[in-house]
Amino acid sequence: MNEHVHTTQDLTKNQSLVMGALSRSDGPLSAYTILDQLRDDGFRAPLQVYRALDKLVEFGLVHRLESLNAFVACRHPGCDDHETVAFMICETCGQVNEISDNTLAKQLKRLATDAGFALKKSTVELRGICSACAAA
Amino acid sequence: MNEHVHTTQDLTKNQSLVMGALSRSDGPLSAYTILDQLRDDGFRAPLQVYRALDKLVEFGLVHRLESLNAFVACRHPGCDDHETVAFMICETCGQVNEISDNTLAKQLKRLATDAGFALKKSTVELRGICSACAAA
DNA sequence: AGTGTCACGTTATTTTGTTACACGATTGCG
DNA sequence: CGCAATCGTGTAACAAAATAACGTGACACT
Ligand SMILES: [Zn+2]
Ligand SMILES: [Zn+2]
Ligand SMILES: [Zn+2]
Ligand SMILES: [Zn+2]
Repeated sequence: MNEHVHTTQDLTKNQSLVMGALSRSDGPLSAYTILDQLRDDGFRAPLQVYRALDKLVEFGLVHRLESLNAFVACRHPGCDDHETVAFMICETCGQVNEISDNTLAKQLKRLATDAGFALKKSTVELRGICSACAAA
Repeated sequence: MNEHVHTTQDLTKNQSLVMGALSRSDGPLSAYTILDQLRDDGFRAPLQVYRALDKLVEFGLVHRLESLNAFVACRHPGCDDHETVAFMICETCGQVNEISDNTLAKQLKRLATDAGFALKKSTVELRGICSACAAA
């Protein structure tokens, strides 16, 4: 009856197109890069991208990387704690690694609770050099 | 001999002005808000603000809030680990609380190390409702 | 004088994100 | 059926955030 889990089936045309662009990419994409990629599909204005992105983020299919002003497809869609996820961003190759560490999530929750802070969403973005780039 | 700790004494005129604006404010300020506040002091272009901000961040006197595109004066300048600090941002009143939790810092370092990731800087920004706003 | 460095100033441009308004499809009623 | 409410969409204009490009003056060191 109630269907809260959004799969690629539920998505509207524009949402599917944006989701497709993000899925195809091996790294994060800016809204305007997505727009450029979807010109041939009829996209003409930034708002079309941003509206789709808003929904996709809401559905838990996409994450926004605040420190990059960019977006990535979620690595493990369908899981619950999509508001408490961490990212490792390589400053050399641009690769993004999404990690879902339960200990970290709990720690952040505790930190917030201790301060009487009602936590809604946590942004954790680690910048550095990935193992592959360090080896090279 | 070696003096790496930057106080308000070392700052150039522009840096002092920007630092002053941030210190006066009780919340985060965007670069353009700072620019507007400093028009009477001779500021005319965004770049003047951004250059000062870059230095102030470098000196550890100011933090950038990635999820807000804004800047805050550091709460405890002079301390070491300015690359590993967390912020609680109230979505109601806009107040920002800077917290320096050692356990969290260690945890993030460990998380990175485990992935062979050379951590340079960590961004932790918690969004929610502060205790004051929750009470009201 | 010659060189390098650093802060500064100005203009223009790029990148990122939003506001405002209108249209069409769908759903849920009365 | 008729009608309102909702939602996704399309377009244009705009605002906000950040950078590029170029040049000036001050200072230190040689
Ligand atoms: Zn995810
Ligand atoms: Zn890498
Ligand atoms: Zn600080
Ligand atoms: Zn508050």
